[in-house]
Amino acid sequence: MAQKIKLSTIAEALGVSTATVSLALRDSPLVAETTRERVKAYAREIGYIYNRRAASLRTSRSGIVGVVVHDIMNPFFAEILKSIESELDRSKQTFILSNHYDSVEKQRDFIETLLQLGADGVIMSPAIGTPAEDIKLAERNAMPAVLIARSVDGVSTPSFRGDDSFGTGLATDHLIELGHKRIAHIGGTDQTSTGRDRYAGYRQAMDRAGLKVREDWRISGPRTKLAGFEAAEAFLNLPDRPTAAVCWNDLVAIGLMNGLIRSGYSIGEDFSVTGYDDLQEAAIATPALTTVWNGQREVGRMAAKTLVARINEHPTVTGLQLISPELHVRKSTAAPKPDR
Amino acid sequence: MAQKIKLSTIAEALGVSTATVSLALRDSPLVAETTRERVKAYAREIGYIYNRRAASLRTSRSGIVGVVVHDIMNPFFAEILKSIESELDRSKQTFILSNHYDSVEKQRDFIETLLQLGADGVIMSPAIGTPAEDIKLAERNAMPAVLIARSVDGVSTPSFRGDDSFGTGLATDHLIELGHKRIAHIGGTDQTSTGRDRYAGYRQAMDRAGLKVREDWRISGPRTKLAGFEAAEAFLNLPDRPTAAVCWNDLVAIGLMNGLIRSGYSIGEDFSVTGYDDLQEAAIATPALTTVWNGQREVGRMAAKTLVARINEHPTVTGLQLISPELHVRKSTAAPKPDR
DNA sequence: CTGAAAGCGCTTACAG
DNA sequence: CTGAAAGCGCTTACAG
Repeated sequence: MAQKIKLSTIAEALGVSTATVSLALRDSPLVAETTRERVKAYAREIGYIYNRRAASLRTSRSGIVGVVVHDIMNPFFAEILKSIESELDRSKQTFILSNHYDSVEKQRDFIETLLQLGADGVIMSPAIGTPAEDIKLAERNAMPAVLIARSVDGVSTPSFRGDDSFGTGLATDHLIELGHKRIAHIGGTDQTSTGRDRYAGYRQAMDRAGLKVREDWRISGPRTKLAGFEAAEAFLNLPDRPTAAVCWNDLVAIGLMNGLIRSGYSIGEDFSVTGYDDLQEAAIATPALTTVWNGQREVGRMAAKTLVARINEHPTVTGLQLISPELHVRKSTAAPKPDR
Repeated sequence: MAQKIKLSTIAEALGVSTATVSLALRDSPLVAETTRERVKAYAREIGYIYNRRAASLRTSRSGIVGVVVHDIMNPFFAEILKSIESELDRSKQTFILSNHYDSVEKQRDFIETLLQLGADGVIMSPAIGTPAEDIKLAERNAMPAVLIARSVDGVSTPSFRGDDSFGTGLATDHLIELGHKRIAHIGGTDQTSTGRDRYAGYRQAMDRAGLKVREDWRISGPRTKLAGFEAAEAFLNLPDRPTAAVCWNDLVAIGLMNGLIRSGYSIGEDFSVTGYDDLQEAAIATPALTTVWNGQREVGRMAAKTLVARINEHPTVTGLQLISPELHVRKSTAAPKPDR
């Protein structure tokens, strides 16, 4: 490696000051156009690389935004990330991604790392059990936060997510209208706000229709395709076997459908299944999945926009912002068999 | 926000020098244990945050590693990333992720960003058409690189991937042994080394068995579930309709199976389908997918280990390192119908 | 075992 | 329109 090239290398070669070089490279109108072009051309020629650490030490702006989610392998988050990415690209922010796998510990480490790197802000889907204090830690150190998909009690941080209880109600109502009376609820737990909201939406819809909500028709836990697949057996062994299942998300629904098909059942005919999120995959599953669109695109876009606004100290909304979900009816739901 | 807390804040409060504080915080044995403890306790108490930008400016080590892949939403990369993540965690490196979506331009921007941030190294699955020069740019600026999944001609950078032509041969041989004679090849292009290798493995296996390789039995392109789903129609319209399909990867295979099932066919019975990668999903697909294990875990682990070694200037392997794939037979393949 | 001082590579008032 | 100088917050020889 040759000698390190820095601002002063250019300054000396061109017989100007580093201040001029610095301004020229950033297209400052304070520098004469000819000088500016000369500097930029020479910088390009010798392969100058801007040292952001040095600049950021000086300006205390890093151009880095952190994003923490449960698991980027989850297509639900992946779809949100994509829209965050395209929004942040626009404002030239680099983003650092991390999974917390629902470990508050791991999440705190990441926040600490972002603080050390001088990140300008953070978008997070908080881990189960995140204390308000952890969010405040970021904000207190001049790193504004925005929450997605889940909320945290005790903070007024802007927070974007779908209206889960309403959405699950939509799916449940749909099954009830088709004539189902015994409807199970599969996946999720009471440990997250989302889990509580979705189950509440299901309960309320059942109540409204005067149908019995049975605790033993709830199979808690599954949130992945594999877990949904494995839940098929438990579902088939449920007392007074239900004719339909409201699933926590599309992954669980697709896994469950695969498991039921393996056991020789036909979805739509023998059982009806609904998902949640409307992932790209829902439409091409076999059978095509009836599900609730959860506005991933919107959530990502609005979260990123809001964070950028907060970073630039523009006023923004605060607190919970609900996106209204929509039911997308496909082939995985139908009227129950008449003989039951 | 209160006054910014820095090393000197602690030094003044405790009546020691910043040098001592700096050493104490990093557990240097040069500092007396009592002093060390006193410093650390006080730093914790007042909520001191280590400024990595300042440290890194001084030491020219950032603790950042970049990872660029085509698309993290692709479960194949997601599985590799997971193993990179757990390996990097061990050496306390923060990693920054970026998708290049096969844009050489976007990839170059990211390398430039990493250079500006003073990243210690980069792991990349190079975009289609990546010139050797782009890899050299990183290395010339003291940022060692390691390649995964794809290679780039003209560089000796360590490069980890599965033996694609051998693996595709395995899948093709399996179909031939089952008695298939008309076998299509679906997905991928000649623009990547992987694409060329996989198609070559298929060709060679067909040749060895004395079977005809027909260009019109190759459906190029699809690499996603959706594309595989859409390719079902093209497959069904192939001249002298094949009885089996060797697919580019599991996503294409699963999509294709869904498409064929939608058209009323039964996989295993009417057509045999093989995948590639052995994603977690392959085992729970319906029917369970016969596929080729591609060692994602291994690739990620070895790539990360090698990069860390290079960063620490330890000697490492160079050039292409092939991981040997294995055939996993499941339910999506069977003997062709006797009447054909 | 501890301290004083220089320097990493930028940007930002300030002066001219 | 341009330059000289200070300073962002660390770490690292060097001296004691």
